[in-house]
Amino acid sequence: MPAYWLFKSEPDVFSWEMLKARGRRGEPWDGVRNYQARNNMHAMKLGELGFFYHSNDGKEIVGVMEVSALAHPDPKDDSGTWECVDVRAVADMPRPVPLSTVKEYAKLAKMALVANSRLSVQPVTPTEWKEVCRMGGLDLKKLKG
DNA sequence: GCCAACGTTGGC
DNA sequence: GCCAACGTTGGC
Repeated sequence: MPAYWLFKSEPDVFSWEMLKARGRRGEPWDGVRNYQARNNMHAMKLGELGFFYHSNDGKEIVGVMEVSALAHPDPKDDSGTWECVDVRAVADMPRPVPLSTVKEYAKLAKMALVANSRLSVQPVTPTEWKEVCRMGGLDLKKLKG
């Protein structure tokens, strides 16, 4: 069963628009220096989907991306401790889903985005995935096709 | 800009 | 191995 994920980034540093500009080449999700986040990336499989969340500025889920390369050593890390996956943009959220909306919605109260807000790469349950896509007006069938 | 939450570090 | 001190994240 495929897993779902959520990646956070400050748009000032690396935005959804910047990822989209990379097209199918994608981009390494490097710079993560947290063990839990690293372990999450290590568990990702090719083609698994994740939300792109803009932290600080925007504070909303703006798009869906996919894992385009399995975890590999972080090119910006010399210690050999950290790794990253590559990701590429798949689809815009037709209506970006703000954190405030996620918080108001009981079904999503347990999302790591709310419950563990500092974790930068998070797992998302299938139920959460479906609900956020629905709220964002994203057609899941279109996504698969 | 403030501060709560959390992770890491280092002295003991 | 405990825990105080410190640094960082990220919402507000």
